[in-house]
Amino acid sequence: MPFSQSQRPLYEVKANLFKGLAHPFRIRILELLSAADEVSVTALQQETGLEASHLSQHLSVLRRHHLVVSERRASHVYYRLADPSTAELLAVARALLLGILAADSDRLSDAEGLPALPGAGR
Amino acid sequence: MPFSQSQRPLYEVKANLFKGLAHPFRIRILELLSAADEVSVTALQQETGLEASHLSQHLSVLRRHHLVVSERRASHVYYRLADPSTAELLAVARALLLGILAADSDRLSDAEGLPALPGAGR
DNA sequence: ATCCCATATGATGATTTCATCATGCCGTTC
DNA sequence: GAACGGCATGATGAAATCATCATATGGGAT
Repeated sequence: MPFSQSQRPLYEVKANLFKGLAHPFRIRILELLSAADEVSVTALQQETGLEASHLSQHLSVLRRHHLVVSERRASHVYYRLADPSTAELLAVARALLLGILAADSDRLSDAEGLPALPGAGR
Repeated sequence: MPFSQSQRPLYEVKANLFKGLAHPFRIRILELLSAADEVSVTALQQETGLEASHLSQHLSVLRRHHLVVSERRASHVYYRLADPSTAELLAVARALLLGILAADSDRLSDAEGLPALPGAGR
């Protein structure tokens, strides 16, 4: 078990957090949870198109990182963000990313005369 | 080459960003850059204690993710954050982490009667 | 009790990342 | 221009992660 987070250099714990976030499906899941505040596994499965056990594995990773919490109610399991700051983290990441992409496309159009990317907004 | 970031689902690009952050040394480097706004490779090497080529490899990862930019001036290379939002991202991550750790130690002391962690501040 | 649905866990090979070593490149100094 | 220091790149084995499959658990319905 790799998790006695306390009393380790903070930057290790932080890197570990990012490791938990470093997968497209997990980002997708967290974004769905950010938007809805409680989502059943069934709904997540439909939204993501993931096979049940694969989804469950990613949820397990998110649980191990204490990013989400689950509650069982009558044969269904519901997930929610453990901490609202997670949504904020995703938002800041998006902002950073858009900044980086914009700088990139600038550099590209400088170098190769390409037009700026059309729809960066989401 | 894994980087034609534009026109890919945003959550993939985002996961990719977190992947770039998902290593203790890289976090450490970014924190040093957040604090000083420009740091030479030599200084980074001293602060981190990393072997030159290992450090260089991590810097290369950060460059590939467009998180840092480098400039060479007279036989030394200086790095800085490519975007100030990166510092913000790290700050939000820290806040989230402290929240999670606090909740954890609560749960622990609930379960095992341990005292709350003494020095969570940094 | 038995079956079924929803979810979780375990095991396996394929892929990716890490750490180390050796080597290459670019400026500076002599 | 030869030698050196600062930094980067390439290659290799070890370790971690991903995706898929098979299997287990646990609650509700019959």
